Amino acid sequence: MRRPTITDIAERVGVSKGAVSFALNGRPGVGEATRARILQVAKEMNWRPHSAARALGGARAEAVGLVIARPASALGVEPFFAQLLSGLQAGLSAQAVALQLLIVEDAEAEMEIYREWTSAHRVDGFVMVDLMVRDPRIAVLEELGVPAVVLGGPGRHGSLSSVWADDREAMLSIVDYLAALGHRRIAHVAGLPAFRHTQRRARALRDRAGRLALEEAVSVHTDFSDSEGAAATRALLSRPRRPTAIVYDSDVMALAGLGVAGEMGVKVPDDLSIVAFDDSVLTRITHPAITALSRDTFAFGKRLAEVMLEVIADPEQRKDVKTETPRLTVRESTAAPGAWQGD
Amino acid sequence: MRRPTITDIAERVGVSKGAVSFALNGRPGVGEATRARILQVAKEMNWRPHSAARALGGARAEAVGLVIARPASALGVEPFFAQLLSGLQAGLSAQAVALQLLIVEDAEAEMEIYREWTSAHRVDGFVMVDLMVRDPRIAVLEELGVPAVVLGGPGRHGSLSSVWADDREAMLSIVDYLAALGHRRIAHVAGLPAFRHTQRRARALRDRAGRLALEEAVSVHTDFSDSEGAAATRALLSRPRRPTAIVYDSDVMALAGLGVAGEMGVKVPDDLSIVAFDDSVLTRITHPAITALSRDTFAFGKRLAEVMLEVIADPEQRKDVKTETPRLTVRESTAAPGAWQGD
DNA sequence: CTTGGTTACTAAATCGCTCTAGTTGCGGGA
DNA sequence: TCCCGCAACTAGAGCGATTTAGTAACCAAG
Repeated sequence: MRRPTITDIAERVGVSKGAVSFALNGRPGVGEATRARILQVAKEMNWRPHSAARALGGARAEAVGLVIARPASALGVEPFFAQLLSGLQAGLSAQAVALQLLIVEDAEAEMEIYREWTSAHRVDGFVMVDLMVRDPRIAVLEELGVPAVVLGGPGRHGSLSSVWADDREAMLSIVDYLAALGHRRIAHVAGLPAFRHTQRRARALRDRAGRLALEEAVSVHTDFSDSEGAAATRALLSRPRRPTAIVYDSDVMALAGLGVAGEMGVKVPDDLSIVAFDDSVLTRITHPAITALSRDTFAFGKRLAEVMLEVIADPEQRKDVKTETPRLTVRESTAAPGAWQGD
Repeated sequence: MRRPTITDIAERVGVSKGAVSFALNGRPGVGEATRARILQVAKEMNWRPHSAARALGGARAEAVGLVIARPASALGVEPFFAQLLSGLQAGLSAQAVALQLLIVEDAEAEMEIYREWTSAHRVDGFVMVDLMVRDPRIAVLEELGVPAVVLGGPGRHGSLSSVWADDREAMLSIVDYLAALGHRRIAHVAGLPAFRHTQRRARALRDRAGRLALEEAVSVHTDFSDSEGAAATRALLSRPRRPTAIVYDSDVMALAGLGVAGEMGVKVPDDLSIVAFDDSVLTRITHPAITALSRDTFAFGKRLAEVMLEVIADPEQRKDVKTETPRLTVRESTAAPGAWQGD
């Protein structure tokens, strides 16, 4: 049988569909007795609203869009991403808002989706991740006038709202800590150079290294995969004067690096200190456990969702939320460099 | 300015909306010259279809739903899940179908979403995961008459299509391998007992243990988290006659178990062999690397997507796809039990 | 020159719901 | 008694697309 519509309910109760609509949406215009009868019948007939019909009338879609421009195979291995997704989802659930997720090939396709979903009222807003240097997506979202929250900052996200943690400050705290332990040659296995946060972290390292007059401070770029992380580590450890500490932009790469060190007979933390920029089960679970920046990604995602909902509720406002700066959780993978480094 | 509609295009070109609709959908009813002019103007005006309006008319939603009844915080730590999601997404992208993802509290809420999204034509079909013993969701999906694919089998998924790998066969291969190495006391750190695949694995272990006349073969249930996995391992290793091999239902738990063994001074693989039922970066990356069942979860997700699309295209058919049985990838965490076990 | 068939197009109904602009009935104040 | 105001409800337009029935123009065959 066809799914029941408000017209069916109206007929059955013997009122107009307007009355049914009022009753079902809890707004004035019907008497208490009638309202009760309508609700009763709606329940009996197993009626559910047709969101497309509502959307046509200009109502909320009760969904937010998340479009990610990465090869789909890269999504799965990132605990950070998975955690973020969970948090986001959890925050949205509070208001029964769904998450419309789509993975596309490149930024071009991503922007096309922004246009399509906006004109179709398919979502009420967008969450934008992987903020890039001179990001063209910003202008598109601004032009569409759709609520949007950017993950990343500070600044460089135009008139859009954003939620971010202080990457620079975090990197500085790592470098300071390592320098205090006595490290003078620090390497940084970074992510894609096009990403703004990658840039910011590399810059922070360089800046502080200069101030502290460190002997060496290089950033090596990778695609965030465990294999490139391993390769980069192998290259770094093969240098004649190898670094005594390596900072990894993700937990997966840190783990891969730890593996390579073991393979090459480099002892952690005696010969090499390892720090991960992301914390997750992975860093806690291994031996030696990896010193990492803890940043409660789940809570971060949740905060992102909250800001998204606020911006949807009042599109005029523009939020710029700085979340707690991640703090270093020291575990077993860091120590003062061995004596042999001295010469 | 308001987003352009086909009416705007019709006015500008000087034809009726009907003609515009025909032209934009590439169907007969307009001449070539007119069609070209309409397409040209639509492009100029930056027109995009309004999917809600189409949905009202009964068209496809170009989206499939995935509703997961787990606390959102549990989603992020499962490489299996993340990988599956990636594969699913990749498969759907082929036909530009989006994935509508929602995490809910329990199966009750999940079924309510099935009803809502179906009557709202919000999705063209559902992917159902975490098949349970006497699963009530099957009946709901059948009753709604909506295309659906169940992850899990064989059997017990009513008239719905399904995609599955042979869990039983896989577990048997693990037990056989361990028994061949000489293990006589094997433990199984399993997932939630309500899940059908957990049951099937535990049963397979018991069956084979009986056939091989093993001394011990227990299954301990957990919630899949690393902490419960660690706790279960601790308990097992504290027994007077502890198991010489432990099979974990997930890679995260295997990793946690490896950590506990280290903590307790139990050497892997000398004193204890460890096998993970899921493979991922985690098992490859650690030292010792963990012997695991490799099952290309990404490809599995992709296959799931393909079947979903086929069932949507022709709702009459019912598919029951068995994917390749996962094969054991032997790494460093398994070996013959030490001599001391003999007595 | 009519008839039949085809092509190119228009007008309007339709999908399910919301919301505005009435309409009706009733009680109370002048 | 008359009218006003209010609550309860109805009628119907509108959202953006699809789709069907209908029409006008044209050509070819009889």
